[in-house]
Amino acid sequence: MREAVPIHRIVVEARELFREYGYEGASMRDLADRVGLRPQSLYTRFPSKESLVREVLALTLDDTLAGLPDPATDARGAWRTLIGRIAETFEARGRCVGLHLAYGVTAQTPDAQDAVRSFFARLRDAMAEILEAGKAPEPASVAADTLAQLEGATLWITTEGDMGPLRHAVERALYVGDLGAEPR
Amino acid sequence: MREAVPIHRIVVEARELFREYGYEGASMRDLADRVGLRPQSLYTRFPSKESLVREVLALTLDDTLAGLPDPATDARGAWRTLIGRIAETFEARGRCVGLHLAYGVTAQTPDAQDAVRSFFARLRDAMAEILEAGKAPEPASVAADTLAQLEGATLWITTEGDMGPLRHAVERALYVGDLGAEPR
DNA sequence: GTCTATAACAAGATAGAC
DNA sequence: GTCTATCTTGTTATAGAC
Repeated sequence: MREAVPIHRIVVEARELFREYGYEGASMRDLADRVGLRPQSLYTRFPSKESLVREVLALTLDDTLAGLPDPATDARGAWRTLIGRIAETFEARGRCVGLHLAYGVTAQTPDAQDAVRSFFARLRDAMAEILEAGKAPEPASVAADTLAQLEGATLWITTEGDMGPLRHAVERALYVGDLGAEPR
Repeated sequence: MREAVPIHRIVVEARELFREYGYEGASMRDLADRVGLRPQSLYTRFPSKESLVREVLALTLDDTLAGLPDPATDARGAWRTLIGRIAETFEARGRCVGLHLAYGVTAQTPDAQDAVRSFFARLRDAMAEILEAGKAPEPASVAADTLAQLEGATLWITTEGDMGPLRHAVERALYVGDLGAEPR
C-alpha cells in the first residue's frame, strides 16, 4: 500500500502551477505528475479543478498573515513584516498567484472568482487594519493602493527580470506605514 | 462569393479575447465565431494562434502612441495624453491585454513571449522619452514605475470594479510628469 | 479566402476494481 | 486512497474542394 499524499503538498504544487501557468494553463495532469499521482486520484481529494483555487488562496492568505506582530502594540513591525513577506514571494517566484488568478478566472467558474475576490479583500482589510492601528490616514484606500503597486511591479519581474520597480514599490509602502513612528 | 473579413477586425477581436480570457483561455474557435468565420479559415491569415499575440500588441502599441503631441515641444501634453489613453482603456475594459499576456505566455510560445517583452519595453521607452524631454529626473526608472502602478491598479477593477486605485495611480503619474511645468 | 471534413491530441471528469 | 479504463468535449492545425 502506497503512502497517501498529504493534502497540503497537493495544494502547494497547485499553487505553483496556477502562479506559473494560470487557471486555464494549469492542468490536473500536470498537478498529478508533480505529486506522483494519477490524474483521476486527485478527484477523490478535490471535487474539481475549480475548487483548488479556494484552497490555494486560503493557504496563501494564511502564509501571508500568520504570526504577524500584533498591530495594536507594534503596527510598524506588523506592516514591515507583511510588506516584506509579499515582496519576498514576488522576488522569489517572479509573480503573484492571486493576480494571475484574478485575471484568469471567469464567470464560468464563479466559485473560483469569489475565492479570488475574497482573497484580495481580506488581504487589503488586514493591511488597512494595521495602518489604522498605526494612525495612518485613509487606511482602506492606502492599503488598496499599496497592494496594487506591489502587484503591478511584478510586470517587470515577469517580462524583464527587473526587480527595480518592486523595490521602489516596497520603499513607498514602508514610507506610508511609517506615519506615527519617530519623524525622519 | 463572401466578403473577405478585414484583418484589422480579426486582430481587434483577438485582443478582446486575450484581454478577457488570456492566451490559454482564448480559443481560435471563439475568435472565428466573433468574426463570422470557420476556425480553419483563420489559418489562411495567421500561421498560428501564437502569431496573433504579436499582431495584437503591435496594434495596441500603435493605438497608444499614434498622434501624441511632440515631446520636444509639448512634453507635458504628450505625457498627459498618453497617461489618459492608458487609463481610459483600463477603465473601459477593466484590465490590460498586455498584463494578461505577460502572465499568460510561457516559454512554450517563445515568439509570443518576445512580443510581450518588446511591447512593454517600447511603451516604457516611449514614456521615458517624454519624461526626458520634460527634463524629469531618472526618466527610465520613473517610466517603469508609473506603468507598473497603472497596471497594478487593474487588480481592483477586475476583482471589485473599484476605479479608486487607478485614479490615484493616474494622479501620481500626472504629478511626476508635471516637473518642468509651472510650480504648483 | 472561405468552406467541409478530418486528423491528432489533451482537457476535465466518472465508474468500478483493489 | 489509488489504480486502470473510459467518456465526452474542446483544442490547434492540415488537406483539398470551390
